[in-house]
Amino acid sequence: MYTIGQVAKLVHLPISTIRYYDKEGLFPTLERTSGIRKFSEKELEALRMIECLKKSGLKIKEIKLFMEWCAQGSSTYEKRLELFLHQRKVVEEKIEKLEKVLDMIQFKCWYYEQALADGNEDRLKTYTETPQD
Amino acid sequence: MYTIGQVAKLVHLPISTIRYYDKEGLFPTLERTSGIRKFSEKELEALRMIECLKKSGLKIKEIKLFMEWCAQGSSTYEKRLELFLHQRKVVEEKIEKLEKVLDMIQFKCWYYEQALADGNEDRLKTYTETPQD
DNA sequence: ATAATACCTGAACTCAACTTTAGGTCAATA
DNA sequence: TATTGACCTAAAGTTGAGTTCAGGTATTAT
Repeated sequence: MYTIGQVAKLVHLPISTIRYYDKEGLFPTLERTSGIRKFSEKELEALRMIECLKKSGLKIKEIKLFMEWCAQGSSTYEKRLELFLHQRKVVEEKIEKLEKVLDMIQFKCWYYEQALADGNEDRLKTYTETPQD
Repeated sequence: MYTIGQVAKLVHLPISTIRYYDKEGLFPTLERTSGIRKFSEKELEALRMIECLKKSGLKIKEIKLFMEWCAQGSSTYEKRLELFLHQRKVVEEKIEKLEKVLDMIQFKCWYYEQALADGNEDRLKTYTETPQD
């Protein structure tokens, strides 16, 4: 069992953020003793999932739903599976988009290396100009 | 030359967003005739770069700086190159992180497929439990 | 002539995800 | 005994990126 301060150090998050997550309902089974939160392995695991799901693009409210499904037991396995199947697609698409962004950035790196060497963009502009006539 | 409405359709953005970008200084050389914005190829190109730079993680204010450098000419090639070299790293790291997220999600897909087949997580829990004793 | 469009502005509003503030409890230490 | 430190709350504030609103102009269609 951990206090909020210990958890904050373990997961490298500000205490205020963990309290905020709790207020938003991200730890539906969190226990307290005389007002003080008592975090278990379960909540640490939840915090790891929260980071992952956030990066995958889910909003806090959507993560809350997932955490509630987890608390509801085996009746929600299907929903949870569907969520992950969906997020898999989302993340795959995110990566694809970022790879296109990276291509564009690579090109710009090359472009400005040339521009810097040439002292101008005259030669380069022929690559990017809109086709005429 | 295009009006704001034409540009909105071309780049699939709401007019309000394009006005907002203009207010934030993202088109430093945009021209107007009697108050009405006149967009050229230059601004269309800028809008494409904005999308790319946004996805790479830059804030509007940072993009504004870049657009100003572009307007300043050859004296800023080095700054621009440094920006892209930096963003290249940022995007590469973003992709790496998303790949880890994807791994986690793949595992969860497998996990819930098993849980669904088993009807419980009893067998699975042995994979995720914290080492004891 | 009037009404529908497409443009314009400044200011207020929204949303998500936090963070900060102000005030309070409780246990241990100087 | 008093103050320090770790916890608590509710409520207000912040940031970023827009969106919406209320009101105005100018041109075109009925």
